Amino acid sequence: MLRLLDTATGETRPLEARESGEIGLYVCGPTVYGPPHIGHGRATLVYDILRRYLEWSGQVVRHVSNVTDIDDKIINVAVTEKRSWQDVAVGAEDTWWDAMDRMGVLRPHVVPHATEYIPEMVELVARLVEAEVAYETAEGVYLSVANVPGYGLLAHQSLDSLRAGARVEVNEDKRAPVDFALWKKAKPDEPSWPAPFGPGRPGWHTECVVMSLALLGDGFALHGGGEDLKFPHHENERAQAVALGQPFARHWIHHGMILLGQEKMSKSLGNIVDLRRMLEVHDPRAYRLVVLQGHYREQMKVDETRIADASRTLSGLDALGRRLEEAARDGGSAPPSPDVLDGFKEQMDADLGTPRAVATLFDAVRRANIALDRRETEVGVSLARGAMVGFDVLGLAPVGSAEVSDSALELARRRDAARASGDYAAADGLRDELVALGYRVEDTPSGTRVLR
RNA sequence: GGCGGCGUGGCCGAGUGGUUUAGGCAAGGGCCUGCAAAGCCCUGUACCCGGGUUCGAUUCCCGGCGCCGCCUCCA
Repeated sequence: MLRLLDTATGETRPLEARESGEIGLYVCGPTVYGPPHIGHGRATLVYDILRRYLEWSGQVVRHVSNVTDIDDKIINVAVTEKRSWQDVAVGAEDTWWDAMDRMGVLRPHVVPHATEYIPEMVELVARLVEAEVAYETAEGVYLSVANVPGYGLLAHQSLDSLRAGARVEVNEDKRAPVDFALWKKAKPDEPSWPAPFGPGRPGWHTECVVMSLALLGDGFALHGGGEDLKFPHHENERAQAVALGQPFARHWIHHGMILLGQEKMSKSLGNIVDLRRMLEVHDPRAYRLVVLQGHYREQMKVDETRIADASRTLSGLDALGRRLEEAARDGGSAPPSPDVLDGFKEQMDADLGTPRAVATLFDAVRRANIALDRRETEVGVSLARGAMVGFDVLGLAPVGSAEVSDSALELARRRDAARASGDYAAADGLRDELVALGYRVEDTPSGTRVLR
């Protein structure tokens, strides 16, 4: 049973399915106005890993992750680039899924778009106004945070200390600086939807509360997102549900930010590493491994070296994959080692302890290689299979080598013949030719192995 | 100012009151190999500083120093 640290209470406790047996997981998705960066990559990988593990553990997961397709930032890009806001959103979303596919991230079961839920959002805002926790002004509708019991739960701060630290621009329109917009009335030429309080668009915090409750129902299991969304975004989502008396997420998790050098990577600092570029340069699994090697709640330093190191690690894993195939061909039939799987589960269940889980798996890799070196085939196969099951759950299944051309296979055959006849000069020449063609050459009991 | 986190061996990064004590990468030495590759083995006296608690602290407490994040859009 997976136990997770709940950032609302600070307790580590089991993630519980509801009566239906289903675990509702809501993760804040992208605002589609530009290409994704490696921080988005980490975020989606963390929840992808969580979901894969839950499903492998036999849980039924309903993974919902939204796309914010109407927002000030989208409008700004549209204006600057003289495109329609729809065009900006659709284009950026395509780019997003393309990158996610390349990372092997499973699509969420449901991907709601903000623009598909405007009537529901209008209704929620209207209910908040009716309940007198929200008020209308010339510019929009705001939630009066002071009227929400327990505001500050996620921030772990009292309302007073939040007030003291507020650095939001002074807005004469609002009653209090901490109040936030539920509905933004449209200015001329801005996209808008009709509402009783005047045409406009929803505030960001309203989107997520409406869509999560609409798709997962009151009291859904888990809400996740980046550390930077804890406050105010998640706090404000929660505030709306609380103000309406609706049970919201029962468990919250937040993942740590990416550090480049010594500081957080963020758009406002301009130190962005484009995810697509990174995926072009490295094995897409390498970044997933980097993410797994750090704990999800910790900040994580990322640089080229780390990703390249991870690529090397993976080539060792792939090598074991090849040995396993061969051993299986030679009759190795042992099932995955239960010890390895138990160790893996134990680590994963402890607040998604992927660094230790991965360590357990690599230890099994080493032991599998030892056993195979010693020709203890069944032991080796069992350990190797155990490791592979774990890596597969984490989305790191070994990849087969790329196509090897017929001419390369011919060179390999000639090399084997040369070696058999003791003509090592010829054999080494043939190996050099293969290397020059971009292949790697390994000797195995069954002859030359050629791979890309 | 408020809140939270971090400081571990060449690098990254887990973890723990003591004993065998991650894991990955890199380096040096070795085994294997016709030579390589792949694989395996060994090596490097790791826990920011100062106090305290303790039979014993890297791990707990207190105080420093340094760094990061949130309190504004942000994964």
